[in-house]
Amino acid sequence: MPHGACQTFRYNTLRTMQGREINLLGYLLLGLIQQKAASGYDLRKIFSGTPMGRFSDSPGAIYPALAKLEGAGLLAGRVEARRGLRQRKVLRITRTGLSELKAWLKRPVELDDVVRKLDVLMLRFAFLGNVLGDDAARRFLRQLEAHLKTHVASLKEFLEGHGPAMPVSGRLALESGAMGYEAQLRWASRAVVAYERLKEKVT
Amino acid sequence: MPHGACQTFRYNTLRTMQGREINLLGYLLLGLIQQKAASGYDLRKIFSGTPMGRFSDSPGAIYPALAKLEGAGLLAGRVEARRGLRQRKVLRITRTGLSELKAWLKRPVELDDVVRKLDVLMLRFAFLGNVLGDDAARRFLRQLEAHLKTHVASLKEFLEGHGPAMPVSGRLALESGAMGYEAQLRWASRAVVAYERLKEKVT
DNA sequence: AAGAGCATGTAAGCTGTTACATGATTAT
DNA sequence: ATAATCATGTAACAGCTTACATGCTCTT
Repeated sequence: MPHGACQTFRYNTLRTMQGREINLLGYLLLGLIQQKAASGYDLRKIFSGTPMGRFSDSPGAIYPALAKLEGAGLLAGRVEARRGLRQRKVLRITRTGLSELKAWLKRPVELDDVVRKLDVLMLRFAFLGNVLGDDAARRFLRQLEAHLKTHVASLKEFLEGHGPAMPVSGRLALESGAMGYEAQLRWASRAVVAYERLKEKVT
Repeated sequence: MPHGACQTFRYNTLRTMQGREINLLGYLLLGLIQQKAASGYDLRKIFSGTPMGRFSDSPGAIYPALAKLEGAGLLAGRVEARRGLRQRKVLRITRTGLSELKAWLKRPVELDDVVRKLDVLMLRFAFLGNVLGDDAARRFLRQLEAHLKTHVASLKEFLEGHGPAMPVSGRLALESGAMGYEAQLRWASRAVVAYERLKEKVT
C-alpha cells in the first residue's frame, strides 16, 4: 500500500505508457507506410531528405522500430529479391496496423499536447485528411484553434505579469515562443477556412 | 580497420557525444542555477509552473542530472538545515561550471540547430544576455537571423516544388512549419533592433 | 486522522544514438 | 582498385519516464 500515491507534481509528460504500446516513431512509420509501402532504407531517405523535423535517420532507431511493429502484426514485410542488388524488405500496413493508426489520429487534441508537443500534433494532422477524411481534419483544426487561443492568452498573461522582472534576453526568448504560437493560431484559422471552402466546392 | 567508414547518411542528430559530456538538461540546470542558487525541488517547481516548454519536472530526471553535475565539480551543493522541514540541498554554480556554461553559450549558431533544435537555441539565448552580455546576444541574433532566412527560403522552395503533389493536410502541415519559422525570423529581426536601441541608449 | 505540500532520491525498462558489421553493385 | 550507394541489421551505452520509497510538517 503506497501512502504517497498523491503528489503535488503530475509529471509533465504525455502518457507514453511504455512497454507494448506504439511510440511516436512507430506511428510515424505506420503513417508513412500507409501512404506508400516502403523499406527501412526508403524511410531513412525520407527522414534525411525532407524537412520532416526532428526525426533521425539512424538505422539503430528505424530498424528496431520496424521489427517491433512487424512483430506486433501492424506491418507485414515481404522480401523483394531484386536483380543483383541486396534484397530489400518492403513493408506494408496490415488491417490491424491501419486501425491502430486511425485510433491514434482520432485521439482528441489536448491542451497539454498543444503546449509541449505541437510538432506531434502537426504530424498527426499531416496524416489525418488522408486517412480519416476532411471532416475529421476540420474537427481537429477547430480543437487545435481553441486550445491555441487559450495558450496564447495564458502566455501573454504570464509575460505581462513576470516580463518586467525578467532579464531582457529571457523575456525576448519567451516572447519568441508566444509569437510562434500566435503564428500557429493564424495558420489554424486559415486552414479551417481552406477546408470549409473545400467542402462548399463539393456541396 | 573499418571499411564502411564513409556512409551516405550523416545521422540527423546534434553531436551529443554521450558519456562524460553535459547534455541539454545539464546546461539548462547550470543556467538556471547560475541565475539563482536552487535546490532540486525549486527547479522542479520552475519546470512545472512556468512555460518552460518541453522539460519534465520528474525527479528521476532532475536529481540524477544534478548529482552528475555535482560529481563533475560544476555545481556545489550545501545542505541547509532548516527549522523543522526536511533538509534541502541548495546548489550553486562553481567557477568550472560557469566556464562550461559560457563555452556552451559561445558556440556558433549552426543551420542544423535552427532546423531541428530551435527550442535549444532559444534556451541558449535566454541565458545569453545575462551571462555573456548584450554584444554576444546581438551577435547570436544576427547569426540566427541569417540561418532563418536561408531555411525559410528552402522550405518555400520545397513547398513550391512538392506542394502541389502532396495531400492537402500534409501540405498544410508543412506550411504551418514554414509559418512558424517566418514568425521566428520576424522576432529575431525585431529583437536585433531592440538590442541596437539598448546600445544607443548607453552610448 | 487524513491529506497535501516539502524534499530527496532509487530501480526497471524502453528508446534513441553512436558505432560497428556485412555484403553486393555501380561509377570513377 | 577505390569509393560511393544500396540495404539491413546489432551492441554498448546513456537518458528519460514511470513508479516506488521515505519521512517530515502543516492544515482541515
